[in-house]
Amino acid sequence: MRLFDTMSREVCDLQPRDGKTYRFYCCGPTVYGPAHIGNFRTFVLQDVFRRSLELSGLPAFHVRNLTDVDDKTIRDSQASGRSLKDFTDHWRDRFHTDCDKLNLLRPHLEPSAVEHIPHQIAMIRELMEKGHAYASADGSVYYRVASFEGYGRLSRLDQRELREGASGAVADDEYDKDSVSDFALWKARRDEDGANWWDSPWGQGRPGWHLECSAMCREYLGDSFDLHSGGVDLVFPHHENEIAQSEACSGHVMADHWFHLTHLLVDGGKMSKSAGNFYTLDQLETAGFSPAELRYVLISAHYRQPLNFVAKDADGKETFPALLGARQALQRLAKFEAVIGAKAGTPDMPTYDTLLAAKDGASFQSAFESLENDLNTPEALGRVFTAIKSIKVDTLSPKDAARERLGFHRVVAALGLRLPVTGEQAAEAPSEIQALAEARRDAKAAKNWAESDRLRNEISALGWEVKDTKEGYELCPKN
RNA sequence: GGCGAGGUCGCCAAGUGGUAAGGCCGGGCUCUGCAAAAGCCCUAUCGCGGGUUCGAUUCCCGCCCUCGCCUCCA
Repeated sequence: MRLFDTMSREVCDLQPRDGKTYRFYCCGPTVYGPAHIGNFRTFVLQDVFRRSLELSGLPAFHVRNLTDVDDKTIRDSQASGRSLKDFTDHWRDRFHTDCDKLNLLRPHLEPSAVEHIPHQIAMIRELMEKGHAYASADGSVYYRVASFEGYGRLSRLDQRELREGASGAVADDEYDKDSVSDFALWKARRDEDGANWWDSPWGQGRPGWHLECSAMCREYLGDSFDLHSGGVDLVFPHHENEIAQSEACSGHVMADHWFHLTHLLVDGGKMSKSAGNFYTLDQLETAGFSPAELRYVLISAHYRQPLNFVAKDADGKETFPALLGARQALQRLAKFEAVIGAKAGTPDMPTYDTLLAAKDGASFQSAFESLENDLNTPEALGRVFTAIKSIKVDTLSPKDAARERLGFHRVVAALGLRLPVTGEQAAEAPSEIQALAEARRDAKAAKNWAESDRLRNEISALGWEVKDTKEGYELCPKN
């Protein structure tokens, strides 16, 4: 498996430090509201990454944190009149529900920031002892950026001039720092924090955001691990600060590889509530789309490429052409499965564990290799369709069909696509609809075309579509 | 202003120093009572201007445009 590394700016081979298991950390969500589809682009691609690793034969150990104590969770929990725990538990559960729908494998560990405050305090103490941090008069503690020689390597800070306040967000909660670059490790208690404060050697307060990841990485992955991942926006300052904290403490390289995901664009621009282009999984489901369709759209572009999620058509109407296209593409995949499955004569879908043991990609080997080569999901999809087109199922022996089918499922599993059910597998139509369909078949057999067309219209009016097939007919709910 | 990413068919999106995968949409054909389904087929010279080269969309230079980040946003 090869992947682009933000630190070296090169595509590198991935080698586990311990020679056995690839151990990596992903910055998880801040649980103060529903995650949006941009967040899920990141999590879905990280999931494809993990699946590709595992299916290529390298076991993974995946840690992804939950940020459940920070300015926003504290502010919004107070506003809703709930305790921080009640509030973040609720949004954590919602996140899990969305992840399950999107077919994301659960991380092996999902540590919560608020449950690791002692670890964070210990780390602050160590940073102070080593001269990398200082307490201010009000009881906050800051990291002295000037004390860490390597600061800025990841984001190439040495080559840039930071324009103060260029992001438009002037921090209102920074107290007295020695330098504008210094960042908070511990924030002194404020009145508006309510009950959300913890004791520390520097007084009551709460931990800074950057520190939680450093502390949890250290706890669960040690001083050095294989890979660290997050959205591009985290390169600076979040990951830069994590490196400064962790490496100043341990004296070792924090992560061998940095994996960053480019942002999703919606209708050509950044998603924002004010622009009305802010979408959650829930909203898309309400609009009639499946999580699998969203997932397909999210993997349809390379992870280092901006992906434009088209929601509105040329007239500005919210028709989600991208999701509609994904629906068709998934249908084609599902139909291939139905045909090859029938030929192979094994009705059961291969399980993920079965696929982990499968090494033979058959006609789909090159598609899988696209994933191993810097996680090229769009190329993989292209090759899957090319392979499907080239395979003449009719000419295959059941044994060869089974082999091709396994190769197909191996790639589909790496992409994490849940195929829609087709034909006979679809939900049974109500008996009255079936009766109408039977009647239509009889009318057709009698060449009573007027009656058969009338029955088709009647079925259609009831929300079902009848399609003739070689064997007879098929009923599908109309979308 | 700095740093980074990007401009490829109507839309989405790969890729390559030798004349451009795939998906959606559209069109044609076969099949079909009609339709659907299925199958087959068709549609781009790669932002603009230079340069290097036998040859560039692919390398170099300049320009235009888009997007992201620039201290707590995936």
